Amino acid sequence: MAQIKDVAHQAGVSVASVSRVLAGHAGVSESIRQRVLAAAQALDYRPDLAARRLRSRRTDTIGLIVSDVRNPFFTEISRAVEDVAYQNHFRVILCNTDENPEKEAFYLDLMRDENVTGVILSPTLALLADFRSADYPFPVVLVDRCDRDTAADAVVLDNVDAAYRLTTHLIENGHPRNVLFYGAASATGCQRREGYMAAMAAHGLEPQVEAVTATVDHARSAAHKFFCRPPHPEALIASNGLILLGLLEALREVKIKVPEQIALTGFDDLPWTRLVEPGITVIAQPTYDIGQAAIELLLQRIAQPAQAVRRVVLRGELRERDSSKKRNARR
Amino acid sequence: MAQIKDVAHQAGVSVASVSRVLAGHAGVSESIRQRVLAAAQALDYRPDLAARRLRSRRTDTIGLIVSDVRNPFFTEISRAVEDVAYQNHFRVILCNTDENPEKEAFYLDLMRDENVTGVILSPTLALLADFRSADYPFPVVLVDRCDRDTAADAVVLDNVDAAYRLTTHLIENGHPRNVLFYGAASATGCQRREGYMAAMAAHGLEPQVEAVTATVDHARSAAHKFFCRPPHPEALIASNGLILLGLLEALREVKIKVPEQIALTGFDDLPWTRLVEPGITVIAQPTYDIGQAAIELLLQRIAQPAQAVRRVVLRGELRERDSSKKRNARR
DNA sequence: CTGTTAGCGCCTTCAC
DNA sequence: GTGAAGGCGCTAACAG
Repeated sequence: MAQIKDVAHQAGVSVASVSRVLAGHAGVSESIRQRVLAAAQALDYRPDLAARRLRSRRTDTIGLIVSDVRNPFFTEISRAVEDVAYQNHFRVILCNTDENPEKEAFYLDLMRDENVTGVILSPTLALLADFRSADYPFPVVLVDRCDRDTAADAVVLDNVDAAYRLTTHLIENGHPRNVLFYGAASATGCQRREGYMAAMAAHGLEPQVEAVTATVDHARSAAHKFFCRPPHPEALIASNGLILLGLLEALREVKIKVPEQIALTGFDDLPWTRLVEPGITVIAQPTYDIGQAAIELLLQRIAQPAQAVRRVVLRGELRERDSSKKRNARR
Repeated sequence: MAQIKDVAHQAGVSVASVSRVLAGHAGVSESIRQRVLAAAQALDYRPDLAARRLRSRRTDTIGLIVSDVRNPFFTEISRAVEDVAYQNHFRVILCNTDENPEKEAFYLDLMRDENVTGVILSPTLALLADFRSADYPFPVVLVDRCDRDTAADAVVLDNVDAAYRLTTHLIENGHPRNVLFYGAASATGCQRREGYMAAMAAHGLEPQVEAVTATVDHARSAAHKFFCRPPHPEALIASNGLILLGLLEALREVKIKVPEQIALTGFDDLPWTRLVEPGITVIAQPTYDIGQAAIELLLQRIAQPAQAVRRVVLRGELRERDSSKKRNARR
């Protein structure tokens, strides 16, 4: 493995000049520049990143901490972050917390040990409660989850509003007695609950919510139990794609028909939501955009550490399908 | 940020002793060990990984190179690899090639620059053609894709056999005129094609295959075109989950009914395959297991660089559902 | 504009 | 059993 002094020797210059040329610093004569480039190429020189990182005190590494990449929402975020990061010569370290604050703390410690340049984080509810970027030795951009008053860069959906619109859509389509199944362990779930409550209140309706763990299995079994004690509501809302899937599976198990007996709606426009019969009405999140916005925000913050805290709010889009078809009031 | 000399000073010992204690080396007096541990704790000392990596020449980092994490198959692999890697104090760098040999080469170069401890790779067809682990400065474990004669550790499904079983299932259920849509850009797709051909030949039937790019969009439009020129076959097989989804979307577009007019089957037991009506018959891959086996194989190889090349073959499981329901010969 | 040199923080011989 | 000292390969002052 050739190293910098070999290149210097081959080009007949000092290591400093090699370093300068390779770092793209201005103020090097064209003649030296050419000789260094030629020598580096001839020797197939690759700078030792460990040495560079030790000396320069920068790692060009970004941490991405989410609950679970297997959640399609985070899968897409992850892909977007990686695309943009690599384009900018950064590496990405991906970590899954499973909504477990201990794992989260472990990975945040790891980020410190790695001396990462920045972190994109989807925090647990516990961590978000009194989260401040300033508590960390690296810039942090929150993604998907953020409170109104959180002092940190963030990229989120307009959760309250989107849930309000989705709930209103149900009400206007003749489903006033509806129930929200929401992921109580995340800020996002809570905000969607808020939007739901507001929409119900605006129409003078009685809200009903079921807090669940945001996994397919838990949502399914919670819904299964729920349907064992009638009366059944006229419509369901799921606060994310995993819960939505769990609800649908439960409805199939107990043989309640959508949309004849119950309407079904939720968040996340996953492929299957338009393949099942009937298609499911959802709020589509611009997931790739969210991830892209997050990494871009982080790169800006890295370049300008002192810039004002920013929040990017993206709008969810209501996609009406047959699972919430209009209906006259029953009973 | 406290460093090793601070700990040494605080403990009243030399940096060498601190290093020894923290590395868990034997032959340090209990008294020093205690003082060092106390000092490290008191100062919240974290070893600088960049310095350690430069000095030790090991990065404890693993590269994971796949075509696209958004393919649920690779999402799950990724999660498995990360779980096991972190448990063993390794980091993971994830890269997406999009089946593009140039990106693949770029990321493999990056792995070299990063001086990774090992790589888990799902190679493009082009790279696999004459792939040899020995050509790389780090151990490589192939995942999902591998030829019969490839000289490299690998973890794969029993592709030929699984396709054979799936095809036979169709034939025995009264669907002799079936067509395979396969991802021609991957070894996996080609091997599943092989199993398909073998099963058709064994029954004296005429095979028919359509090579597609393994994305939902391309599979959909290819299938759409396909259905514009009758006669239609009695059954379809998709060589992976993305293609399967594309086929189903196309069938919906042209209003061909499953299973009445055509049977539909494929690989990958994704959540939606049992939610659509009818449920889709598939070969389920033990995806998490595949990822887990790959990282474990890599860790073994790292520990024992000279051990014999290993191949782990996992069995796909046929899950029969209504999309391939038994039928009497038509016409 | 170019070269010399002093570390970045740690591990690991080597003496004691 | 313990400490002193020399690098790992590179970058960034500082001279010239």
